[in-house]
Amino acid sequence: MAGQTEIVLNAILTSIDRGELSPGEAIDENALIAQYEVSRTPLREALLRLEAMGLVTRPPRKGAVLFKPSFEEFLSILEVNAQLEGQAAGLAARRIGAEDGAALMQIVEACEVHARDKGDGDPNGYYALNLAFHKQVAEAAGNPFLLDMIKMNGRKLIAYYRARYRNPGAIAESAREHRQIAELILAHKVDEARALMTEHVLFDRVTVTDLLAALG
Amino acid sequence: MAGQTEIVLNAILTSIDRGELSPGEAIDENALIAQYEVSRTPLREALLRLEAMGLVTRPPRKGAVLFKPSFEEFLSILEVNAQLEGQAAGLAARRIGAEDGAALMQIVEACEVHARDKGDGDPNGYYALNLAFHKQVAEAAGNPFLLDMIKMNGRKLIAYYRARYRNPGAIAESAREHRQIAELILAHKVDEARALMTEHVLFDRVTVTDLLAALG
DNA sequence: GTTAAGCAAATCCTGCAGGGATTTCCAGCT
DNA sequence: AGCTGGAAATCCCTGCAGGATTTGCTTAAC
Repeated sequence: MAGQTEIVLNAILTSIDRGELSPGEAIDENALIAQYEVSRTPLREALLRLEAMGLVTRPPRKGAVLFKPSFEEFLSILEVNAQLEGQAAGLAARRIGAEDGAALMQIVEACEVHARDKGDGDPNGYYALNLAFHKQVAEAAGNPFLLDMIKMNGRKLIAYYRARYRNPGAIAESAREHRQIAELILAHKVDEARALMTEHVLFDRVTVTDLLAALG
Repeated sequence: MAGQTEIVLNAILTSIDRGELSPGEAIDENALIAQYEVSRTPLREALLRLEAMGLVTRPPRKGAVLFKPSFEEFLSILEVNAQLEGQAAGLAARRIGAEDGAALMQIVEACEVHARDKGDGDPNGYYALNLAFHKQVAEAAGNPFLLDMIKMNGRKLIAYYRARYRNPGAIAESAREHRQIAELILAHKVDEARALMTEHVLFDRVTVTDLLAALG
């Protein structure tokens, strides 16, 4: 289990999740080799796996860079991701039980507290709560495969989702929508939960353009 | 482009697509090494990529075997896949143009001809048409990312979808539904196209049990 | 005498390292 | 502007080491 490949792989994945790597950023192979004291082979394998996941692109003779979507790619991924998140919310509305429901409401309240106490400050802190909310919904859907897909696709856009919360008012609106979605789920309103979640995750084209420009 | 890794990778992928490999079947590494005259590294990399795609599992010290879903995994993947196919049909109903529409109807008619002329015979021949139908719908959706996901997920269940057409009457019913879906798409009836496609792809639990048992 | 169990040894699998070769890109020169 | 030479990156190969599984032999018990 302590394979060299997985050490590097997990290191890169958590770097992505923490926002320490930005789209288009080059991955310094030699630095990673030195840092984790691994050879080129496991590093190469880790990068190949990341490429297979679509998180890394490897332009010929240019080294590995973090996946950075074009405008069309962004819209394509977003369209699918919104659908999957919506499906998760719909399934959660069918299947959620008492424990998952309680956990979900707890996260919703934490979101609200954060929005009330800190306003637009600490967007990264709020983003962690946001991730927890979506993860909890996906888990309540009771479909581990769906959970994986959402996690993988989410990683491709994570930097942009994160950047979104730097917009004034975005945190408060997100927290409001989280509560609405959670209440629909707990009320077992399948279609409404799905629709609202889809809308919640979707950006309009203008916002996409803004985000792409911001992370230039 | 003529990388050794990709040669092996594509060979395995087309073997899967052609139904020459069945779920749970072991992949003989040495045979592939001998067959394609490659070394262990490119083969290993090809298998790692297949594993990252979820098409291959590699139990410790057991070699590589083709992914074989448990009952729950099957249902999970199917649930997501049906959703994605439905989304593709819905998007196609929004976006389809003249050429894609003509191509789609041509495939639909080919399906009907096959069903009329050969009945329940030549299920593999019909399955190729079925693949073409779904591919055409996914392309008409105008979302290349969605197309990729459908293709990838479809591969995980391809052996089971293929086996389904060995049931008497399945081909005729499939051809009928293809026409209905195509007509809804051409009529731009988004929600109905999506709903019917989702239903078309879904199996009920009994069928799933049958298929899993059939492919032992 | 036969069978089963336990231990030891060997073989096979797998992951890692580092080197060699080929291809590509860039720069300098004609 | 085109060509040639060099440098660098990537891809592939093969050797090695660690570990697990299997096999075979021995011994003991029934």
